[in-house]
Amino acid sequence: MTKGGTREPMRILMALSGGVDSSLAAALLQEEGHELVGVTIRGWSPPGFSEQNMPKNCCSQEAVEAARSVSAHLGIPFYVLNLSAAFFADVVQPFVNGYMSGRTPNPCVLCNRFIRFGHLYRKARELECSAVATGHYASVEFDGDRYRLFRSLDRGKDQSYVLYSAQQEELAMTIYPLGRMTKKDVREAAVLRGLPNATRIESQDICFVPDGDYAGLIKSLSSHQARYTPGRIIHHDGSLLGEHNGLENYTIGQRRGLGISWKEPLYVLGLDAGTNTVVVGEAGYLFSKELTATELNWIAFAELNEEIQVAAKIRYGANPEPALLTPLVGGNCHLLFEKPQRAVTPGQTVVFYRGDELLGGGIIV
RNA sequence: UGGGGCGUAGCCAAGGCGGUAAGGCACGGGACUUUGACUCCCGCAUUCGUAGGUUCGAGUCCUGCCGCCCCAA
Repeated sequence: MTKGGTREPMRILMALSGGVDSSLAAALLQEEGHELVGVTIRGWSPPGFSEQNMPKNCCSQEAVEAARSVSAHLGIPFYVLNLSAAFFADVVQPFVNGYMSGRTPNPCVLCNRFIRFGHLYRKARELECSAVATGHYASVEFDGDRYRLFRSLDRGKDQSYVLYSAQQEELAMTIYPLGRMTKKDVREAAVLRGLPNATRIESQDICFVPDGDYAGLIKSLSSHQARYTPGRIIHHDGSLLGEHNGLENYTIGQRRGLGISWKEPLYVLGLDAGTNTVVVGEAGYLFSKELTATELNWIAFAELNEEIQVAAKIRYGANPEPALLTPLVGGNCHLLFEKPQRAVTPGQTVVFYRGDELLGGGIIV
């Protein structure tokens, strides 16, 4: 994608979720004169739930129908890509394993990395599309050497965080039509065009957890030994405070669900899978200034080989905070923040920005 | 069974002079959110161990009983 968005007409695989964003993205690209192929990914539904009764608005039958109706509205071909097996193997399974190990994975990041960038892009090539477009709020620019990723203009909706795993080959064929629009713009533009789902509801929780009970799903999917494993809840000073019903119910920084009444609220400070222990403490103990990241991917450059100053984002909803990023031998890197950060959580994704550019990112150790 | 203290929601805990039950934690619900969280908002004792009494009115005063705790034995 070059600046300004003027592109030669081409054949584009348009990823449709059924929501307003991707629908409008499709409409905009069509207006630019491109040939679109609408595709909706069918993910994975837990036992007992089919696409028909998945209540969430992503991956549900209703979402597929919404995507289909948008395609019909635009007069473009529409396909459902069933990636159920891959989704289970690449997203659900690692998600479950992560929790059972005391980490807190971000399934949306995994989905983008393996399902979207992986399988969807492969499908695009099969369908002889020269580009893939989605409704993500982010933008890609080519500087003559590398494809670079930027935050969206609408800071509040920016989704560059979940895209950090993109490879150059993938970015080279990526189009994000909404990168310079605000959510408000999108809604208005969708209404203006009479898109069938212009007012469709926003957001959801984890798409493959139909009832919001992610811990219940983990229990049902994990091995026998791992199920229903109560353990101790201890205060950071070592005293025993209570019992938990399994590590999968907790994450760093979590307050609710501990069932311990104390002088002040207690938060989860740490999860020790080895001893099956939850460590809790007062809010002040949640802050730390450094972390190590692994599974790094760089977008702005091929390799990090010097210390650089960045703004690092610890979790999806966090603000990027100033930090010094240092490469470590072995390929990991170390982050030293200027100010202590609340609840640095192993398993979560950390992403590095310089201004509006996403340099790269990794997983917190 | 000599002396002293206490008993308010699941937990902790305010409630001098009697005037019609603070607050915190926990819990439940909602909002927010393409992750888990955090945060925010709302809710949460017709009732103060129990039985009587005084009073227009008692968690607050008086008496009995029950249950805890401490000191002295």
